[in-house]
Amino acid sequence: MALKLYNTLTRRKEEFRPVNPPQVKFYVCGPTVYDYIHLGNARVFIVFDVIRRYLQHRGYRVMLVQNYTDIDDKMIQRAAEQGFTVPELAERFIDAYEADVRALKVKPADIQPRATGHIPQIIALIGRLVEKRAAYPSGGDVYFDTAGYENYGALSHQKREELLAGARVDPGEKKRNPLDFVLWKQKKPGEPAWDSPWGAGRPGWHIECSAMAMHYLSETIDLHAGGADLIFPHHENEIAQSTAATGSPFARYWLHAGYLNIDDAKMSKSLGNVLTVRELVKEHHPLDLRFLILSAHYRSPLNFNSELVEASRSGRQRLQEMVDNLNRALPGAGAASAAAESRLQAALEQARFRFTEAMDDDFNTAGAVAVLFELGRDCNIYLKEGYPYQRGLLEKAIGFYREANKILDILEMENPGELEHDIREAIARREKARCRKDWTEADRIRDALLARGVILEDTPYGTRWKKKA
RNA sequence: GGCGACAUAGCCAAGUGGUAAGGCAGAGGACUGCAAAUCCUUUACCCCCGGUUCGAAUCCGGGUGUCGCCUCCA
Repeated sequence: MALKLYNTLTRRKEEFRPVNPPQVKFYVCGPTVYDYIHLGNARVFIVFDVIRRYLQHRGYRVMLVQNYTDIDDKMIQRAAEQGFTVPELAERFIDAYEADVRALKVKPADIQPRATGHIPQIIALIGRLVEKRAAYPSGGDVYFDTAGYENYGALSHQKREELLAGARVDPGEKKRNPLDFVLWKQKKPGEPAWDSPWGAGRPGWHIECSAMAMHYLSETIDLHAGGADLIFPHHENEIAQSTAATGSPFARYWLHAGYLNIDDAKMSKSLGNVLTVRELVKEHHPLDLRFLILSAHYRSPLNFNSELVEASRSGRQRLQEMVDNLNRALPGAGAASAAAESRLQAALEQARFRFTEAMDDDFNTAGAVAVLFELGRDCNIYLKEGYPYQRGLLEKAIGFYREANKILDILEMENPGELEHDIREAIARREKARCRKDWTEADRIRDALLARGVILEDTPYGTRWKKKA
């Protein structure tokens, strides 16, 4: 079965064919580190984290590069406002980024280069463009000449004239053409700057990604990804400058994550509805946020509000408890019997197939999650009716969830562990009370344990406990 | 104005032309000392109007509505 993915460039689902299988060269546009990341940023990183993991699961050797934009107008402005130097600001928010994203179970990229660490590569790339007359110096700046690049607009599917109609023309611009974009920006007093053949200055926004992608991956990479709002101008410009420099296609597949809205409104400073991950994880379990994000398709717009997280919490809880119960059943399970023929056995095979089928279809995580629930029902039935359990069957079921969770990472797969000694004793005391039908005492103990965060559930095979979520 | 996406139950959300996955919430039932959990049952003129087809949520045309991009933005 083939893996298909939607390519923004062609607007089609295409079969995934990397340049050099099993290698996959993957570049994701990372954060500008001037502030804490918000949930919209988080969606992008979560979604591409899952895509990366799925590619690995499919046997690809993925090399993931994700940059930090640590120099640009916003960085300079914010640093000035807060009385930091630009590098200090970057340091601070790179740390914050790493902590936030770790909470959301996003694995770090293989390489996380910073723009300021790659000024020579950036200057060299600009040099190539100037040499080829694809770019021109103008009054201390260097601009990319969009008029000389034929396919400008290919990614955003806009014609040059159409883009031109909406382009802003500032008086005093040093551009030849309103669509031209800056590759190198002349230093203004007090700004951080590096020496270059065109004078002191700093890189423009788009050029860093091209330079670093080429430096760490290759001139033609397999996957390039980011949020949907990067399609124009950022990715369009990356394509133009990279292709103009190398003559080779820059990326085979362009992947873009959909927007995340808050209460059906776009997240924006002016509406005051920007939700940072930092704040959200104080109120919600990070895995509930991750689960919510993965329960929609990555290209669809996704709405966010607290009711939706609540619904996700309930759903995820159901899966979590089911998996915990599988784990708890394991120690008491009997040896594998030969005749493992059961409904669960068949359901497991179905689930494996359907999970892959969903993920192969442009990373349909919503479909994949549905498979987890469907199998979950069968597992619950088995836990209820399959006693005494067969070890092999339980192991297979746990194995499936473990594998799926290596990709989605929405559940805690570790064994729930043991309770403190005194709590175990309390549970035993309650059992005795229940045997002599002393319901008052039994309920008293149950309430006391609840106050300590332990919930008890009585089943036909004994009392089960879980920690309060 | 140009370009584009989307419209599926109370809510969220899959869906590859062949009588509509899954989740949340609700209702009823089973189990239970009570609870919790779990299981069973239950809820859809797939935005509207045409067309193609034996057959359309799915394809085509036309509406309507929502959102996005065209400007820094994940």
